[in-house]
Amino acid sequence: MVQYSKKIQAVPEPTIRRMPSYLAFAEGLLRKGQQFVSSTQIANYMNIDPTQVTKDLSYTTIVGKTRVGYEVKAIVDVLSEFLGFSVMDNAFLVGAGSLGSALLHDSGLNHFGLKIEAAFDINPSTIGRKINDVEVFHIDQFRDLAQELNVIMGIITVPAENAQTVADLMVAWGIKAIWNFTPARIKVPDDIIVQNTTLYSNLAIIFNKLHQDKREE
Amino acid sequence: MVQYSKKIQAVPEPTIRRMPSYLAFAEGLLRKGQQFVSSTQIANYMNIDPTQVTKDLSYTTIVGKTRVGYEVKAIVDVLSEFLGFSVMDNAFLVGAGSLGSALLHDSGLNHFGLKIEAAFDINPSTIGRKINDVEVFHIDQFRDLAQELNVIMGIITVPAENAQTVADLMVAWGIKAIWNFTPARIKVPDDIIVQNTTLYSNLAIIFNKLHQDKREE
DNA sequence: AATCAATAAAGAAATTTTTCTTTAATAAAA
DNA sequence: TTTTATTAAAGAAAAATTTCTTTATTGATT
Ligand SMILES: NC(=O)c1ccc[n+]([C@@H]2O[C@H](COP(=O)([O-])OP(=O)(O)OC[C@H]3O[C@@H](n4cnc5c(N)ncnc54)[C@H](O)[C@@H]3O)[C@@H](O)[C@H]2O)c1
Ligand SMILES: NC(=O)c1ccc[n+]([C@@H]2O[C@H](COP(=O)([O-])OP(=O)(O)OC[C@H]3O[C@@H](n4cnc5c(N)ncnc54)[C@H](O)[C@@H]3O)[C@@H](O)[C@H]2O)c1
Repeated sequence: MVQYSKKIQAVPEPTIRRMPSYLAFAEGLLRKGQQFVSSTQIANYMNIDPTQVTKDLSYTTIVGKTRVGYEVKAIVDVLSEFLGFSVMDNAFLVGAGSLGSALLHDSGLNHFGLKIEAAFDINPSTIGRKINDVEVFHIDQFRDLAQELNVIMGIITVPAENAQTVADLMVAWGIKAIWNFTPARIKVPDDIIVQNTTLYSNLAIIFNKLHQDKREE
Repeated sequence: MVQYSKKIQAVPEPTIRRMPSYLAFAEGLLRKGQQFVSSTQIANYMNIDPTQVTKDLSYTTIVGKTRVGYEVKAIVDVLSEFLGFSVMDNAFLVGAGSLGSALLHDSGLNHFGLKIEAAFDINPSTIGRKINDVEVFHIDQFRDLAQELNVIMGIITVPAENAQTVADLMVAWGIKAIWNFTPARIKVPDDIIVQNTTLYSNLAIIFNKLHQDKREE
């Protein structure tokens, strides 16, 4: 099959997954006043191979100094830029329940470039409330607001059975990416980016390792 | 290097990550009364290749019927057993803040075999409260309770800077696995299982795809 | 009854990701 | 000043994972 779309310097997904941790580690070192950090140190913190760190960083413009390591400040600056954390993107959150509220409270999202502009729900008792300064609107107001604000991402934290309905709404209102926290898989047009974040995968991995250990005894 | 520890029929981690979604899908079909499901259907739902589904399921005892597919009931039964979701494991949660409370409210954990027996905090205003029927104790009471109840997993949802302290406690009290929701990486003995669940990795992936799209235009 | 089409299963091939190896640089120690 | 040890970087090799190919089965269609 002929591939027409030029794949521009694709960075491996595992690499991108690790990068936010490198960044967080470097930010900590910066606060402590450390000027340089070696791949060995980072690898030790992450519990991975040092060459993995070097490879990962080689996808960016960061260059290290032999026998010294990488400049901490450079890692922080380049990585936040590289990961898109240094420009603020706007999002809407639909489903201001337990998980939705937790996300609204999480300052980490703000720190890493995501601003939740507004939340939506259908439950009259939540509508009108403010959660960590973010107002909760009725879902029907979604459209009007999306036009005013430059919102590119929709966060879904409704019960799984309503995920598709909400996704359809989001697509209709012109959102470019959807962050789906429900275990349900949603169907959207090809040009919409979907990121599923399912806790239960992690649970499965823990159980698997636990039981494997048991079997080895 | 000589490898002494026998690796028994290691199931690929990506496979285990996908399995909870297969299970959830099958559970939905079961509720709707559907008796058989093909790899094509599952793959379509998951947005992956059908042979991937077949491969994944081949790690279990499930066998499909040509031209028919897999028995939905069998997928549900075998997969929940295989993933360790059908026996209840006990956990403690430390840090009953925004995220901690959300997890305490999440019935999905219960459904997939994890029972949070108790929560711990240091904030006097949360201690003594009950969140979704789970009592919040002072962290100092951790030890006494761990002995009484058969708790194998510790869930960390405190601020990142306190993650290591909490992890050390958990190890001291004999916990076997730690589910770490903070961005900090913790250091524990080799025989302790650690699962890091960091939201910001997912955020990085979304941003990367968004910006890649922008560059391709 | 014969043909067709959809599917599971197994293995091969391709791709992706990680780990290993080599080289060169350079700070620290002798 | 010379040696040693540590490190980044680049490329090769290995390992893991996904996708492709082939085969056999069997329900549905003709
Ligand atoms: N709570 C957790 O820690 C947790 C963890 C992992 C995954 N999840 C998943 O996140 C999702 C939400 O979980 P939760 O615990 O926050 O549930 P929840 O019931 O606390 O919150 C869901 C919210 O969505 C609102 N809602 C329902 N339908 C809606 C619609 N059509 N439009 C707008 N709002 C709507 C409800 O009014 C409610 O406020 C679930 O799919 C769950 O599996 C939750
Ligand atoms: N809120 C979210 O949606 C979210 C999302 C992703 C990751 N996280 C991470 O989860 C962690 C917790 O976030 P949060 O938003 O729930 O914070 P939070 O401040 O709401 O809750 C933290 C809780 O931990 C308690 N605590 C602090 N030190 C403690 C200690 N030593 N022992 C016991 N309890 C202690 C606090 O009293 C508080 O109740 C953070 O690392 C955060 O980055 C949160």
